[in-house]
Amino acid sequence: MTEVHLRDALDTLKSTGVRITPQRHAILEFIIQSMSHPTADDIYKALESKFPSMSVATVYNNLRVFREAGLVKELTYGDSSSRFDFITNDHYHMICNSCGKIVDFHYPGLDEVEHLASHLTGFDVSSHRMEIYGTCPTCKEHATKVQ
Amino acid sequence: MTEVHLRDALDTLKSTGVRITPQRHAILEFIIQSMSHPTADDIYKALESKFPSMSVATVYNNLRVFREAGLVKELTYGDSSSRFDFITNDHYHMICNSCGKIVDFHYPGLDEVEHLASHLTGFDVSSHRMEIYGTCPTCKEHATKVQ
DNA sequence: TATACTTATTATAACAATTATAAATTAATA
DNA sequence: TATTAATTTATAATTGTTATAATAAGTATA
Repeated sequence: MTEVHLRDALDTLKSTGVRITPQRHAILEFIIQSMSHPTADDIYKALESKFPSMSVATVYNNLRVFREAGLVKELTYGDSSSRFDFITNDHYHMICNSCGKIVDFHYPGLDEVEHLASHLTGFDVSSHRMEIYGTCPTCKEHATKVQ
Repeated sequence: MTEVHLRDALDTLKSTGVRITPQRHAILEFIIQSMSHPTADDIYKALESKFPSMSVATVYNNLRVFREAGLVKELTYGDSSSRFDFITNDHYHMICNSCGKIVDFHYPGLDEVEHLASHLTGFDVSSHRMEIYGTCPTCKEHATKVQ
């Protein structure tokens, strides 16, 4: 699964004339296999041992490259730093109010909502995003135990 | 409409023991009547003439107070600074990719999606948010004219 | 292969939004 | 009025991100 995604992503990059450097390969690979919606700093720290001299700027630069190539989505929530998500198929995010964990929630896209919104506001709609907030099972259990 | 909201909001604050200072009153009033989802800086600049010595920190402090009192929602998008929205009834936001304008889109809450998400992930769901992206009528027209 | 040329990376400085701190002010209470 | 607590102000610090300039690496061409 991961390998297929990685190969596809690299193909996409190659076809748009973007050079595949070792750093880019590693960053992309990490995002795809991490499943944890990492921040730029997460990525930087994770690859520190492999690329001791890599700059934070390189991470940011390449996240932008990936975003512009349509490979990666930037998620901005209330907290300080953005998280990055490899784009596969339709899914939304569940966010735990207590520990901040982000979990994928697969659900068919809300096409009819897009249509209605377009109709009511006159926008040309291109996309939408949704986040669902709550308490994850782990935190729930913890809270019950403590009380 | 605005006056009712403001009065309700002040009541809520009073009942939670929060002092209603002139600055707080003005910030709240501005958010409610602005309809423009202002940033902290927008608010700061708008009230500059009325409170020449008010600090930016005061704006941020009170936005947090309002948020904690459940009066105001913080909206974070890709761009640099957060926008603040007075909480009334269920609505989502349409965002123009071209000019950044935010327009309300009233729609009944997606309760069934919340339920399904809860069922699939084991979360206790408390809320959700959704944004719909596209091009607003004005920018659409502009684009057609230019081309 | 040598040369120029483009692209990417690095190191570092700059920036901008937000938060923390401490002093001054205001309001509430005894 | 004196005391205490809450709020505002001014300013410094922090942090995520972007910009800049120099260096390095890769690509194409003579």
